[in-house]
Amino acid sequence: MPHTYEYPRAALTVDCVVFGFDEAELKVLLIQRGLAPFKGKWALPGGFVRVDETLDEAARRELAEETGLQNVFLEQLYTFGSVDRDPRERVVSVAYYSLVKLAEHPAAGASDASDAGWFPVATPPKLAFDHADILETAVQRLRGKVRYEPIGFELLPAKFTLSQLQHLYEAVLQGELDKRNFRKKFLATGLLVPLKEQLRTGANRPAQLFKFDTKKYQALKKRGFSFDI
Amino acid sequence: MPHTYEYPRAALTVDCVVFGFDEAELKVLLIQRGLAPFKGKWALPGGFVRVDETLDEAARRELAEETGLQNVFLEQLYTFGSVDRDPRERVVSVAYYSLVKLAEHPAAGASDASDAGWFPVATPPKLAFDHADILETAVQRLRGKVRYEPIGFELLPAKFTLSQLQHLYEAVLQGELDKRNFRKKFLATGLLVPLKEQLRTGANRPAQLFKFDTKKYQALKKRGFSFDI
DNA sequence: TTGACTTCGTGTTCATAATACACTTACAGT
DNA sequence: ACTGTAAGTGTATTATGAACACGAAGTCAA
Repeated sequence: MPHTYEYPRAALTVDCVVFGFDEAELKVLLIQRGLAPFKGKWALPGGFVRVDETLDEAARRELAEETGLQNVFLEQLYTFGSVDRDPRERVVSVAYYSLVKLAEHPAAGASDASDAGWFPVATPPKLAFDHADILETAVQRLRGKVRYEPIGFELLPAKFTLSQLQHLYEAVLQGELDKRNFRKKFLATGLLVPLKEQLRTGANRPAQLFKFDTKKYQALKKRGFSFDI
Repeated sequence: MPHTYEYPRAALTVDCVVFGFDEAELKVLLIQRGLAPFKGKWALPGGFVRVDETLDEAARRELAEETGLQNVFLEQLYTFGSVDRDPRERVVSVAYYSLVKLAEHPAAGASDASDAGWFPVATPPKLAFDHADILETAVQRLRGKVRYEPIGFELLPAKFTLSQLQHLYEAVLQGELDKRNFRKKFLATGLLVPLKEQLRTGANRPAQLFKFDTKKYQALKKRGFSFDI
């Protein structure tokens, strides 16, 4: 059933940059395109926005369809509207970025996409369309955001050690951090709850496990809370 | 000449939040709608994106057509995609915000819009569509941005006094700032160039005029420059 | 069981930046 | 020359960020 308009219209899509962290480096979830254009190339998960769904809904739907991910942190990033970013026709894409706990989502492929996989953000494969630009924009946004909002917890398991948290920050911010200062500052926020468990990882002293105090953070945020790592 | 597609498509628009500063408070430029829906209501300048122009180009074009503004600071804000934000049909709008020197643009109305005017950001009139949401989002963005990038200079005349600059920051951040500390910090950045002129404003001591050192700022920004007022 | 190895965990000092705070100066008008 | 108004200026205190080294707890192998 065709649809007709007085003026030509751009197609509208959403694309999602899904970040994960694997204890050592920051990764991004890509899918291999099953259809032309760029068939066989790696790309960000995404697809067309339906007229009866919001942009957020479209992003969540595509994420679920193409990667199986649900109930994840998802936030609008930027809208990309170069005239020639899609070789077929004019396509404007609203990009989102998402943070997921990598351990819980090893790399499930799904229907639309022939395959999916995690790639290092630092050395991604060649990407379809302008997805390299989108990825770069998302990385910059993540770097900015992680400094004043504790979104890093979305990337870690529910129980984590201070070393894991520090390694995450070092991966995102690309630099070494002083262990004592890092722990001091983070513990001072009062957002880390020490658990009665420890994590044994081999021939060394076991590490204290913590969880993130989400409720306390929500309360602090409402009062206008500043955070700076 | 009609255009037909296999699936229904949303219309795509841009809307611009244009900020100005009049020595006392922050203002926003609105136009009175000449056409339904919301005919006669105040709204943000904006309009439909053409298929052969980028989003930035569309924003600049609409700004020029509806307000006469050209060569202004303009940056993408957020994309609004609620299903019912336009009563006619599905319309997705990419919002931009702009900073202009109010003195140079007293309030020129133009073709599409029956009238244009500056309104206090704190007490705007009832706005068409979801433009109140867009305005609110833009104000929050401006507040965030002004703290770590010296974008305030886009709102001031080329020559300004430190008091004017401080009043601008006070208006944006909604709070009083200490005069000595403010001057100390800002002068310490080295981004203010004292001129050989003074500004006489009445029965009091004249104020030193400054200009902003754009080139020095660009250079500092490239090197990764942090700024915090 | 002892020694080697690895990661965890902890305090203090110093330098820098943020804050609080009050009076004099220059001008216009009467 | 007196008054009113906004501009301009310095110091002392406090809080924050940065630098820095070693003992503790565990595993493994000789």
